[in-house]
Amino acid sequence: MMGVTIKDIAKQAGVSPATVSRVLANKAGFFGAQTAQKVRQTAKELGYRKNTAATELVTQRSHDLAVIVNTTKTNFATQIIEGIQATAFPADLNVIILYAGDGDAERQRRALETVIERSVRGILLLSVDLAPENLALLQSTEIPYCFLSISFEGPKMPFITSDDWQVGYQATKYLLERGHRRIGLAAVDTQVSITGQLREAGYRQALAEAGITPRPTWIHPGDYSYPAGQAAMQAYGAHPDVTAVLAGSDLAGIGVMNQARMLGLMVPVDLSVMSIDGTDLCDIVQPQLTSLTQSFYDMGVAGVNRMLATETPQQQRFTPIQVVARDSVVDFVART
Amino acid sequence: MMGVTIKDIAKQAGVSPATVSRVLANKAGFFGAQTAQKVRQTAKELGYRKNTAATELVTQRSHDLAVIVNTTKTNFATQIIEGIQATAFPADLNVIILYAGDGDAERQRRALETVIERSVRGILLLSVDLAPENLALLQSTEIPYCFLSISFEGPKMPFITSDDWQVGYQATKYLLERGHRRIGLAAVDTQVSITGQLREAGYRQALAEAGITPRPTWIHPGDYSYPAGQAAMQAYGAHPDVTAVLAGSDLAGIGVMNQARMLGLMVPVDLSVMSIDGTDLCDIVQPQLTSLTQSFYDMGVAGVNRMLATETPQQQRFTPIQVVARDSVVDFVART
DNA sequence: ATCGGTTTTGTAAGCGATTACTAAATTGAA
DNA sequence: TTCAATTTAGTAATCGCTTACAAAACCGAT
Repeated sequence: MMGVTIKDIAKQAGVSPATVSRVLANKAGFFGAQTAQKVRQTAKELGYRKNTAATELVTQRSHDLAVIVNTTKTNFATQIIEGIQATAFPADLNVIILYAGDGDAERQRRALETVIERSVRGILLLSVDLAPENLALLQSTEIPYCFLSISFEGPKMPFITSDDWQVGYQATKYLLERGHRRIGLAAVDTQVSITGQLREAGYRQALAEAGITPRPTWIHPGDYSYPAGQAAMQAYGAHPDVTAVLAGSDLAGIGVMNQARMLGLMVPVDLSVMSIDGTDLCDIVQPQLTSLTQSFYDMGVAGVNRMLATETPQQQRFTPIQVVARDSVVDFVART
Repeated sequence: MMGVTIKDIAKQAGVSPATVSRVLANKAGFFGAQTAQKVRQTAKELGYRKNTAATELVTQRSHDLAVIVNTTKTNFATQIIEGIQATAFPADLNVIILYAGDGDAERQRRALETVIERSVRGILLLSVDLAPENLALLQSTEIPYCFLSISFEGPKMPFITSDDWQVGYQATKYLLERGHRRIGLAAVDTQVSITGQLREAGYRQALAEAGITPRPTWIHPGDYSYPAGQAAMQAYGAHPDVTAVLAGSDLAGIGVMNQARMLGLMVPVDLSVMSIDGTDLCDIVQPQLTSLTQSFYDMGVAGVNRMLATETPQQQRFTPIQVVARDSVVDFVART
């Protein structure tokens, strides 16, 4: 049952356990060349496997970086994770990913406790909206953490995300520049999440600067999902009061487009659709979705770098956004 | 820096560390009610956090189930993971997910070593094609493991997946039943992977039973990706020799459809397209993709159950497949 | 030969929990 | 009241590794 320990290697190689430990941990300058050779040799022969639990117990430090993702449904998470992987790997950090059920506080707690009790090196939370008690739990530890792709009011929470006000503002601005004046906002959570509120505020500001006051029917809040996009479009109806719709996510944008088709509307001829996110999905749907693209990969990179940094840099940081024009938005032309 | 230990609690509560351990680990029947009360109380007051490393060191057992995924790109992985989560959670197993770069043996090794050195309870590998040395590494441990959504020749490797021969056979059969006789096979890896070879064999058998011998141009191998689907369709050309195409994955199927559109072909009027997998993607594209749908969620469930089982059940198991008709396949009607 | 300095190695004390073993306290029956 | 059985609690060893400290071993220079 039990495996090979450094003592076994020590005995076999005729050295002390301390020496074995030093060689295997590569504490350069603390052992001779031929000793190292012999130790490594016997370690391999014996099929030695380090016991991480023992190491972490004594060093009080792990080489693991934990990533907690809210749900498997967020498709941009993979891009962030790729950025995380690419940055963590060379830094000799192992990335472990845990899913916390969407709004499930119990699962959040389990995921958090799992990584906290392991004393991971850092915790990155991908658009996780933590329940208050779980936030307290997270903050009660010494473990550095950073939220990704989600923002908070006030200066105390560390996060890296897009400037959501700018997201709403720039996207709306783009649609205005294309001649649209009656612009819808769909499947954005304007009720509870700060993200959604900021996006709506940016949207309203852009409209205001163009001298436009959005009618209540233009805004159909939702949870960024595909059904939310469908529902919003269903509400706009077959003769929408808007000529363009800004959707809260790519999936929501696709929901809007498909529902529009169901209603007999051609995108982009009868209705322009723009989505927020800019994931691969935009390229594979027809027509290809024009998007306000976020820098998800960069978020992952920046998140890991923050965990790596010894002194804490600025608490909050924004990653770039840009409009990527594809085929779902066209210049508005008045119908006769 | 350092945290609260059971000794601190013991001192504070006026009991021995052993008692604290028993209470906190809920070793029922080994402590009095009021003692338990007091211990739990002080543990909470002191903000105690269990040290998993210490526990695992002495118990030689972890509560973690490791899932190793080949790449972030496989979109069906999320379904499997959901099945895993749903089954592991009630069984008091924590699921940790690690990505191993697609074909990158080095990253595979890192991921494997990470979980092996932690003595996780079990390892589930999602369509990971392990390099030989890494397979040896995996097998050199006592840790139970099981491959998901990938198969192997011979009876020695434990896996749970769809019967890939049936996948090819059933899908092709379905297209034959819809009147098609010239059927393409696209973006399936018929070169190196056993999965692809089985699918092709099933495809050929179904055709053979209908008295058809596929022409070489009908089969365009690929890596199941979107570009592979595009490339295959590009090769079929604007006047394809086939009336229906079976694509290796949903993304590949979408690639086929989009490329067909580029070539001026209408799906499904000019060409029927069927994909293998049946993920959410099928429902959000236009036209909705008819698919040979796999039971990914069930694979996850079955995988966890196998890790949970004490006595090893059958090594290899197939999960159900079914044809889900949507809009991308229509009955073949000869053109005039 | 002696000495300070550098490498290299060994000894032993933990890290924080679990648990076998022992012992005290409590209980109930005779 | 006494004794055996049962609960409840304590003592101390242990898991496998790291590392402070001490001690050889080796070096050239005096």
